[in-house]
Amino acid sequence: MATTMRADALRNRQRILDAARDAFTELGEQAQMDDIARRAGVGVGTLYRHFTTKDALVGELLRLKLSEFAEHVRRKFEEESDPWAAFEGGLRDQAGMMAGDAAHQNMPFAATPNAARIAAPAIEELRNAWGVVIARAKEAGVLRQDFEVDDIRTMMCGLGSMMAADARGALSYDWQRQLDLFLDGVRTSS
Amino acid sequence: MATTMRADALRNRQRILDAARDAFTELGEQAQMDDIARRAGVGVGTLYRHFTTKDALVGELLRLKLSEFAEHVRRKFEEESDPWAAFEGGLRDQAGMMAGDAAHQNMPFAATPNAARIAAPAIEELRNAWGVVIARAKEAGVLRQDFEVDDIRTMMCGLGSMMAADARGALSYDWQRQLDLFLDGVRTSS
Amino acid sequence: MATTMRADALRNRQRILDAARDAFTELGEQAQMDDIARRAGVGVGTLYRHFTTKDALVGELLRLKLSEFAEHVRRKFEEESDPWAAFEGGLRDQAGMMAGDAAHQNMPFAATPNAARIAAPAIEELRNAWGVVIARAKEAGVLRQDFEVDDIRTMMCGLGSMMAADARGALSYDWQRQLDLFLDGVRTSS
Amino acid sequence: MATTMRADALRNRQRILDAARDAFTELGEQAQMDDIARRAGVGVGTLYRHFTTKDALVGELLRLKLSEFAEHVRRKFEEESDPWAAFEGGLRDQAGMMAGDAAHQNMPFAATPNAARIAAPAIEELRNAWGVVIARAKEAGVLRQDFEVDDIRTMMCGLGSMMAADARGALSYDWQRQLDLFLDGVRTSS
DNA sequence: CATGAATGAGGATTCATTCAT
DNA sequence: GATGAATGAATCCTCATTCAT
Repeated sequence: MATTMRADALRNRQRILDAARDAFTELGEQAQMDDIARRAGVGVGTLYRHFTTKDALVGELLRLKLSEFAEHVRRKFEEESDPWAAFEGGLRDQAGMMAGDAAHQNMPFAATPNAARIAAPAIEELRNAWGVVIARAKEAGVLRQDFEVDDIRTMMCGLGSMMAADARGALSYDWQRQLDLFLDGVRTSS
Repeated sequence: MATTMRADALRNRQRILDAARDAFTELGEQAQMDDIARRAGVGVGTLYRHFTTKDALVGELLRLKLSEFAEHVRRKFEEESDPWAAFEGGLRDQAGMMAGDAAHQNMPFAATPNAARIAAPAIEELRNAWGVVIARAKEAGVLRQDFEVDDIRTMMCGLGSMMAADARGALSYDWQRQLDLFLDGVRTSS
Repeated sequence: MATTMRADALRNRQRILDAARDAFTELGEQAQMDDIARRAGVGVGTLYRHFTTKDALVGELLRLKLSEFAEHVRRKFEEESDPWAAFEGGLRDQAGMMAGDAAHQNMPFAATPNAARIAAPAIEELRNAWGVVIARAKEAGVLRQDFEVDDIRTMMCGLGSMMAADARGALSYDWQRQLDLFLDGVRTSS
Repeated sequence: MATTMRADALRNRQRILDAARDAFTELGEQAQMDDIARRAGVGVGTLYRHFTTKDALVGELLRLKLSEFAEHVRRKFEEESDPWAAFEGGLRDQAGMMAGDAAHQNMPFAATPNAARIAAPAIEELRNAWGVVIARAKEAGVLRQDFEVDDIRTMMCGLGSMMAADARGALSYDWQRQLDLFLDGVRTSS
């Protein structure tokens, strides 16, 4: 019964998140709260009931996406027994997912301190997931011994901006090739 | 008389550009036109006489910076006879210069089409300068044969976003290390 | 069955009134309907079932408080045989009660016409109660012959505003002293 | 020349202050910035150029009015040699001025801490002006020896609320009579 | 009847740009 | 030409009230 109510609210929440993703993709970080509400088919008030702040909305969007990333990385680790394949595949998959989500590409910029705080747990979750993959790859001797989890985070920051800039159309940036070079730079010939 | 005026105007123009660089560096992209005018010691009206739009000002700033980059690369090519040293050094120098210029860091994705148009000639100039350095490095066999000028442009886009994100303070990004990895990825053991 | 419901409804009504009093006391006039509902442990809908408007709620609060005041005055008249003591004591008691009730302090000028209408009967009740006290004091020759019931109402308006302003904290207002001066101004040396 | 510009800006500033006074008088503290700007015949931006905040505008309004009050009190002191007449007359004049300025009547309520800070110097100025009048009246033995400057401020707070409430029309309050009673309470039969 | 999610008209404030002096 | 005052569309957020469940 309470579940029914919840269902409605949940549907709206989902709609808002979807709309926000779309809006940020199309309009960049200047997407307005009113826009998002309109796209979601709800009033601004509803939007603010679910997310107290624009910050909070952005933060939640990040949190969800990063958590999704972590889940993928963990699965990759389990399903792919080859250490390097898991590492490379995970990275390529994650980049591929980012490529389809402009909202997330701008994360490091759109994210205010507050949004960052909200997304923080998911960032940790993702770091942990990668930590396992990286450890195995190092042990197998296929990854630089000095490689660190944050190298991935940093690379992703760069890839995201390339994707975003590319999408803007003014100039074209080949992020896929950049990723190839990165992989070449960190792989160790066993 | 006209000469006197022009001299005056030129001095103002220079002041404005300097002020704008400072303002963008300190305040990021939210530096306001009023801020810039105040720092330059002129009225906003004067600022708008020189640059019809904020866009135009940003574009000009980029153009100048990129041209400066090109000049550095050309000099490096001449002064540094070691092919790899010229390549690596040029890249590190350029990144270092970017690190101190917030306006430029955001260029590839913050810049509007209009600003990009203004900066376009300098982009070409820079590409050409790098073309020479790259060609020599390839000939010397110290750089991957498939390396292209645009690989630099793309990497710079990424580095810039790392610097900008790092400056925001929410999360820290180690762009220097990222550059190291990149260099390892493209160098060829002669 | 209907009785059970009514009992329930009555209990809710009471809870709401109590909660509203608390909320207005703590938060001043900016207490929100949601605040009140939460404190009362009911949904906003329920709140609106009992009081069609925020106005109406405020009005009812005033009505109750004024009625309470009237009751006190009547009791004072009966219990305190000294004419001046009843007058002075009644006034001081009433002021003391107001001091603890922010909602009531703002009544005379914050209250909308609608709230005033609702509270009107209690205002009359209070006027009547004071009428008796005043008449006896005049007869005893301890109160100015030209004193009128409305002088109390007016003074209370002033005292309320002093209390409210004092609570705001920007400046401090000593309403107790003001009341002393008032009493000195209306007392007659028998 | 610069004076000419100034003249224009000053005229706007004055218009804004006048409009604000009117707006606050008609609509109470909820008068909106847009309203005020429209009444003044300027854009909101202009309004904000002159007063950084609604607070600041209210504060300035208070400061001006209080300063005007102080000037009157000082003049009264000089022109009226009779100690009691200067005291009583000053009080009645000041109340009369308040009666014509609803914006000021609500001062203690509309004034946020910030506005209070802005008006603070004028409050002091007014206190000083009254201090002189009061001292002379006490010396002359026509005013209670324990009378204090703040007694006036407090009384004025009350009077203002009476005027405001009266103007609202819901109930009528006779502030003039209240002032009479106050004067009777503080006068000493020499 | 109760609930609390949804609504949306405001309301204060910002800032690129224009224009009178 | 220079100045900086004026402009006002745009933007985030609030809160009394309504309505689906």
